[in-house]
Amino acid sequence: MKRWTLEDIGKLAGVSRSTVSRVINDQPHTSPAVRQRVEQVIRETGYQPNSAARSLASSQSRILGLVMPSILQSAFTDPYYALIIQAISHACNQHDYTPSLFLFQSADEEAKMSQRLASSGLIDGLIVTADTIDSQFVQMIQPYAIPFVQIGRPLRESATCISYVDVDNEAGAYLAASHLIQQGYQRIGQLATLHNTAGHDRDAGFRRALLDRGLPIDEKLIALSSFSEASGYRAMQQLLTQKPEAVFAQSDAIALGAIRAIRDQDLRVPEDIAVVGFDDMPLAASASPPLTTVRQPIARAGKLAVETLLDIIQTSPQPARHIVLPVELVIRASSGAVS
Amino acid sequence: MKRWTLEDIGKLAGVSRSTVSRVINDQPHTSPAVRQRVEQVIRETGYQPNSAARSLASSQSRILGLVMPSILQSAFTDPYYALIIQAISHACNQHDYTPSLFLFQSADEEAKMSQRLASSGLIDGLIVTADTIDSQFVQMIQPYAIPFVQIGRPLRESATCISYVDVDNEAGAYLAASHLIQQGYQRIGQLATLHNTAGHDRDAGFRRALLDRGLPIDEKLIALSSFSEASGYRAMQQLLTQKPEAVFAQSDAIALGAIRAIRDQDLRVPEDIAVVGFDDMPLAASASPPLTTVRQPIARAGKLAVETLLDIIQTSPQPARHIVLPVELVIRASSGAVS
DNA sequence: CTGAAAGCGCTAACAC
DNA sequence: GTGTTAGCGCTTTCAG
Repeated sequence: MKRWTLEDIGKLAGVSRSTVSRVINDQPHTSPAVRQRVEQVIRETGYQPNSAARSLASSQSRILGLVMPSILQSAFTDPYYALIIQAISHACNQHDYTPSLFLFQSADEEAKMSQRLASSGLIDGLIVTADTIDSQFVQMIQPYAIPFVQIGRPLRESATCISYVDVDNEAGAYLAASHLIQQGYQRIGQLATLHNTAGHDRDAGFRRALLDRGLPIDEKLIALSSFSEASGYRAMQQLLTQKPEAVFAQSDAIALGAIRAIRDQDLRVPEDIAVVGFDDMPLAASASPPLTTVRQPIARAGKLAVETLLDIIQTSPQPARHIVLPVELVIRASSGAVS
Repeated sequence: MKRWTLEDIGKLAGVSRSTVSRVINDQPHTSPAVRQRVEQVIRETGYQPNSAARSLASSQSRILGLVMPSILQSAFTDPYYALIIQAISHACNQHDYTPSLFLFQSADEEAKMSQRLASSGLIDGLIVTADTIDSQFVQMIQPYAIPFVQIGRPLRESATCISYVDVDNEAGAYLAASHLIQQGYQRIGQLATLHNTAGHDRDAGFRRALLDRGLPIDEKLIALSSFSEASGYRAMQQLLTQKPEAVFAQSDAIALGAIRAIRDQDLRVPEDIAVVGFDDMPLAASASPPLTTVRQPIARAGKLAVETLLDIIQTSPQPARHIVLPVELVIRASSGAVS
């Protein structure tokens, strides 16, 4: 398979290199006849434009970077990441962009790469996940002019000037807690993660729900966890000593861990303790018992992140785009509302 | 932040563009004094070579493609993918390569992209996961000269001429089944997936273990599943009608589903039914009960895939490299061997 | 509507 | 050991 060039194709079609370029880039100013002839030759030869040459000449790589700063091994195995990656990949495919992956295992790696990422021209824009609250990554790339969007709300300090796509974590947690309150539960615990802004927002929603219904907030009923099943299990074990009647877990993985902890104590869900999760992962519907949870539109968030980024790249970075997607409560058996 | 070029840096350091290039590419033939001066300027300016120009001139992009053909949403959320992606990303980072992601949701997308991937020069090499047995992807890219390695054994027809990194699935399954037999179990079931060669090899190992110990192979004790928890649950429900004493599940996700199915029938693991999994995912150790499983070195496989690919790129594609990594049985409570 | 020509920023062969 | 020079394959004015 020969590596064809524009020049080759032009020669075969009896036109100049520029004309072929115009055809490929769907520019106007080419007669239909010529266009057809060129397209024919392209099809026959299987010609593919060289992307390095294209990038160099146009200073556009059509590559998007997907950055996950200082990621923890445990967190990354959460299906959330698989789903967001899949959605981003799919959106990139549709728009003829290539997604590249930048997972950093340490702050060092993060620092070393951020400069490269931002100024080698390899990448047209970045999608950054707000994995942990203390990542410096966004601050490091801001001085560079590279377009980026964050998935998840940035810290308040910078939230106004950063474009982001988020889901309404606060409202979701409010919904979840309110649902439990409506079932008549009074001692409602929370398995909380304060590692990122999503955790903070869910915590805020949880508290607001209790306050709105006049329930006291008992800090002893809030146990800290990471975003993993194992950590949910441990946190629930701890919470069990406080005898909660119901629990809001800040993620489905945590909820699954909690259910396991509850059952390992020979208690039943929801009869002895009701559980609500957050995410509506594929696992949630088929769990035992099926999990009541807050569905967040992960696929939509990924797609919108890509499209927002492309919009920023193609138009202008100003003003910062802020998108907050609605969530919805999915009621299943684990919260005691379904027999 | 100005976009510096080699020429700029040369001017600032009082040398020519070529000298700067030599310094950057760590070539010999530069005096230490000059080298230092140049490095100094590079540091001060924060100069980053333009990657498009580099690729064009050197015809090397330093980008590796990570291809997952026709992936199923359900399969991709298996932590296996997160771990292999993480390992590949890490190895790429270490070798100064960038990993790009190509997930295909359909055979169409696969076909459309394969040509681009193979002949646009975007990518120096490909790592292909053997997700399903019927993917045509490898056959489509073989005519092109692009270097690639597969993770997981290819089909027999093509196994000799394709480079791959695999784990010893057959031996692992043999180990797992033998372990159950040694515990004295006779009616040993299997939750099998025949979607890829890993499934086939595990099935073969399972059967060989039974045959070696003179146990009959009862096809009714083999239930088909996909690589997901939910599907393991369903397959186990079915298998329960056959009253097995022990079960070998072809993955940890399947095993977890199986355990859930067993417990939902008010049976206990391992007292009523022993379970062994495959993978040793992070979840396995902290499951209830902790899961006996076959540990496969996913991180090593990912790292080796990258390094093998780089070796092929830098030296020659011939001969095809075949790497099969050993696995190990990790005995925990679920198989009844630990009290 | 089409072609000629000038780069994009770098590498690498070749001279000095 | 260092500089000069000729491309890499494309996009993009600018003429015609």
